[in-house]
Amino acid sequence: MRGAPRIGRPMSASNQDNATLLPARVIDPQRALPALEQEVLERWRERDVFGESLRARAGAEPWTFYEGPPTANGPPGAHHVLSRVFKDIYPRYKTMQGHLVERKGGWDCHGLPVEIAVERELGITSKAEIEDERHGGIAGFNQKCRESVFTHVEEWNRLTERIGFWIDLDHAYRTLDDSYIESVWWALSEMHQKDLLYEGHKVVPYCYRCGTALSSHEVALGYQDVVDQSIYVRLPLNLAGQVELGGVVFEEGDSLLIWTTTPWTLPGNVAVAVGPDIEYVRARTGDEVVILASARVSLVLGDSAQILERFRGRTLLELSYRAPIFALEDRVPGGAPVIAGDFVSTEEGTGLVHIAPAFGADDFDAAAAAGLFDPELPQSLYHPVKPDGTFDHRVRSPDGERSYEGRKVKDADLADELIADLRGAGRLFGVEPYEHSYPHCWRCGTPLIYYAKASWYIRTTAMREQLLAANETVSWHPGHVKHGRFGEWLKGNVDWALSRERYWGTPLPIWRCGANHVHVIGSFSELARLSGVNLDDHHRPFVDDVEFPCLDPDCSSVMRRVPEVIDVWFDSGAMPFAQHHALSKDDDHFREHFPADFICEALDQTRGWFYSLLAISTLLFGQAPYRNVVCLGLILDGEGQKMSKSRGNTVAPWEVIDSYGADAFRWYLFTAKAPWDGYRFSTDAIGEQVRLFLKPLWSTYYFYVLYAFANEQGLRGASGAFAPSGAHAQGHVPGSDELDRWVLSRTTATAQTVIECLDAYDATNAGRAIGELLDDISNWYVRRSRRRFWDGDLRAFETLRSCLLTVAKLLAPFCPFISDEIYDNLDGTLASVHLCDFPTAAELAPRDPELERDMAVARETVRLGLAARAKAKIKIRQPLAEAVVVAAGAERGAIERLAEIVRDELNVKRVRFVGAADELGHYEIKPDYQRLGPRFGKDMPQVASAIAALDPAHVLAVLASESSLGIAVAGHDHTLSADDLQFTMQPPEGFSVEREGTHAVALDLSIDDGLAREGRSRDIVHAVQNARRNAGLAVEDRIELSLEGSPVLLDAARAHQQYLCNETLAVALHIDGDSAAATASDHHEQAKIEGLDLGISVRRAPRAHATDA
RNA sequence: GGGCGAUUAGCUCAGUUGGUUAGAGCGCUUCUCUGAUAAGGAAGAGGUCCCAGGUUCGAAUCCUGGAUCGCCCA
Repeated sequence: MRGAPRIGRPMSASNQDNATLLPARVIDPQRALPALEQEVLERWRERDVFGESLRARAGAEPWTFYEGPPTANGPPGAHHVLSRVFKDIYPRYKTMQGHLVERKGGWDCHGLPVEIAVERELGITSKAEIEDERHGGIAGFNQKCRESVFTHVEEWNRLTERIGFWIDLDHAYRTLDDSYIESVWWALSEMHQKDLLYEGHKVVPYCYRCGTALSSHEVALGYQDVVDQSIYVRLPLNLAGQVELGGVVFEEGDSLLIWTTTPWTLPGNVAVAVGPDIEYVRARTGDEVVILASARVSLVLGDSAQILERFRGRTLLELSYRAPIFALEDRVPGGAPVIAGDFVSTEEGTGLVHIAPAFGADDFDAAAAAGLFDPELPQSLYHPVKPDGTFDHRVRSPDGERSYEGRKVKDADLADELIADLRGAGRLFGVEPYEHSYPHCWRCGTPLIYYAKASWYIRTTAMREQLLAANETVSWHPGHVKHGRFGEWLKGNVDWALSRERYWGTPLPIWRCGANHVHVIGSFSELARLSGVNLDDHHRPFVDDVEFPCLDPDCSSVMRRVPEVIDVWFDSGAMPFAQHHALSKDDDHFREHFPADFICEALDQTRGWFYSLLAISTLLFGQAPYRNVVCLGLILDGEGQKMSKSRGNTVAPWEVIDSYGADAFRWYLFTAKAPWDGYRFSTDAIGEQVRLFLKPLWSTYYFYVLYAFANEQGLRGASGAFAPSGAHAQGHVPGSDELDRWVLSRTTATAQTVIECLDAYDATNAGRAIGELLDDISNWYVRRSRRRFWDGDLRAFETLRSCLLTVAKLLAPFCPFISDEIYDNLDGTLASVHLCDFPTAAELAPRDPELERDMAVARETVRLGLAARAKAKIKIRQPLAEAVVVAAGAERGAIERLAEIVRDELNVKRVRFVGAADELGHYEIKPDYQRLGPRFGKDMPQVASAIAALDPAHVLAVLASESSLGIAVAGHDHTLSADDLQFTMQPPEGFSVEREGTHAVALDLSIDDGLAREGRSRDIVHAVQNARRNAGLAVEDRIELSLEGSPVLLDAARAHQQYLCNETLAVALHIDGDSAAATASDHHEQAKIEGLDLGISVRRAPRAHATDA
């Protein structure tokens, strides 16, 4: 592993000076974050921060990211923001950790969605119209596609920049570029050389009017309820006399009974399928014998049928029936077989399924499995329907007299005619209407047919084991994808149907001659050499015209390109090498960036990009193309509904960004939940993140900046230090040393957690850890330390600045804008936080786990104390004499160590400890199930009751002296230690006590005159502070203060005059009577304290007073 | 029809190798604190941990079946 170089200028000596404690600029506490982000963006552009972040890591160990290319023919939505911010966070993190993370953008340009958009734009709906030269033909159409595919690229680029997704869009790969196409051709020729390409058939949903196959998604768009005629057809057994099979006698004249809703498929019939384990019967009905599943007898034949024999379906597998059903010019009458089909059910029909492999996927697979044709030999499949949906010349009526050539298979008339023919031939057993949901073309409404089409395949099944092995090397997030969805998919792998009979795509580089010799072109130069033609654009239609003589020396035919283009998934799956225009696996660029360390897409890509990448790389290079994959879930609306335009529940990303900003959007996506289970998303949810995280972060940062400038001279280290409340109290605030070490330790701990989580691709918990740290800094460290900032305690400034800067760096990959603002203002040594090294635990302040634990206990104690106050309804401003804390062992040590913090936070004069329970309540003892459960197992209930029977006081006494305790359970003696038991405080009646777990806090509620006066003085300070704020004074302004009103309050003010002046920055205090100043005041207001009146007048004092206050 | 995932407070989500009192935030009510914070703190209310079986001394957690939702495939 090569070492990561440090970036940019080394830290200057002055950086360690107090001078740099001063931020570069004052900030607005109410700053609008979206506007701030615009400024940061401007700064990134000016300083070329993204470019700099790459240059600074030149020569460092690369960490490779692959961009799964989106299509820019539609506007970006919220789900694109999701994937783009997750694509951003890990590269940023790895860059800061010292890696070179080049991020090449990409655009997926080809495909049917683009064609459909253009068709819509042109107002056309069929292939004939696309090819019509009067409209510009394929060349014109593809030109339109080329333009359409970048319709929204401007908005994509704008959004990409605005959300802080750092990716190189200037050098993005585009799947439509000739260089890209050439690499794809290379890949296909490599596969051909490995004998992994072949032409076969695939049964697809097909619209013969449009001449196109439909994807499953398109099929789902067009279901309609229709009534078709379903028919029962008898197929006489092909035998003379009788035959006995497995003890069952079949006789000449017996018929298999089949059922179908698509009479037009009968000319394609080649077999009948049965379920081998399903029970069938020979049954007499009327004067004939038919064979069908026993479960269907009463429904199909009625109750009068007489069952002659029962047997399993496998018995039938040795029979054949008379075929073909319709006369077929190229077929001589004979027998067709009964075969096995695991899809056969007895839910409907007869339990015997007519098999037409050209017209059904199940039929196709079952017939191929039975060896009735060779799926790799197209001509072996019996397929009497032409691409325009008409029968070919072979199909005739059963008597052979009339031809059905040219008849559309889904015409209603045709069905009637076919049925009439079957009746005439004595084969029709019955007809009944059948209502069902049937797919129609979503574009033109024509009923779809399932139709075998010739298609080129990649023989991925030949590499199944390698694919599975490659998957083993991948780390999936979430982990269940690996052996779940993706692993299952790989196990059930079928050959990849590669070709599409479309226009806007990478042309299939397969040339074939009339004698069926095949050549796959691997480069443009090869094509030029063979054909003498140099193309500028290798798309259709130009490439379609390129011909060359067959390469087979014994063949004199001309080779022409097969007409298809390739599946766009192959395009994107080829990106590891095609993005670099690699034409060899030795290409340097490719080798340096293969495999990817990280890719990230939505979960629906398991069958899409995740698969196409893996398949292509495994077939070509024998290894997985990625090491870590993050799968993202879907974005749902607030009601849990999928977002879609038709529902009208989409949230436009700009709406969110304009009102809350990109950092807020990002933070929400990173921390709201594990990203792979989907989001219930609303703009309100993002606003909440601003209030809960970004706003407090900004406030904490503002606090620092505010006080830094309020102590400007002190922080500059200049003489004549500004000391508002008297002497510098630096380091004199009790407990401050521990508080500093605590917050630094927490910061280091958080850095460790963040690193651990990000290394595991768990941004969620990494982000949440930062959120908790911020809460600790803001609501404990700063709250406890306000006085020190006011006093200009440099160590407090150093501590807080250090924490904020570490937070900024930890946060940089998450919220790149606000983190850069904080860094730039508080440090700014480098041009951006994104050029910094990511914090490491080693370079941060050392952890003090014991202190972290102790502080947690102290805070818990404070929480209990505050609850006790609340219960007694005594406000915090009222000092109390004593807090009595019950705690033992480590907890007591913790609270004693931090007693000053506890005392101050609870506003009591003393903290007293008691170890025994008798003063505050009593203990209950319970077993520690987690420890004792495994030890005692079945006896656990007896142990529990034995422990419950013990006297807690006695147990405590014994444990205090002997450290272990004996009990008898089921006649055996056992020894328990203190750790095996849990002691729970039970509070007594009549005390103001709060308890939790093993400790409790009680407050002495008696308030004497002194405490009461002190409480009032704090109320007065509070009232004066409000007056200051109402008067619009700055925090550091000195005032002249006049008080008048209730003697009780004025008495308290006199008693705590110095305190009052210090707290309110009063350089002069006038109490009642001598209030000449009141008339000259800037501001006057009336306050009420304990129901008593207090008049407050404040006046800004001349600055000169400040220094000699 | 198959595969995978989800289901915990009104809402959004945590919940470690099973451990007996299932948590947080938001929202609501009441109180409180505040020389940064539209912030913070405390209390109250709010739960058949989707349902039913099973394993276990003990199940939100493990197993089986089912329901609902979602994705992928057929």
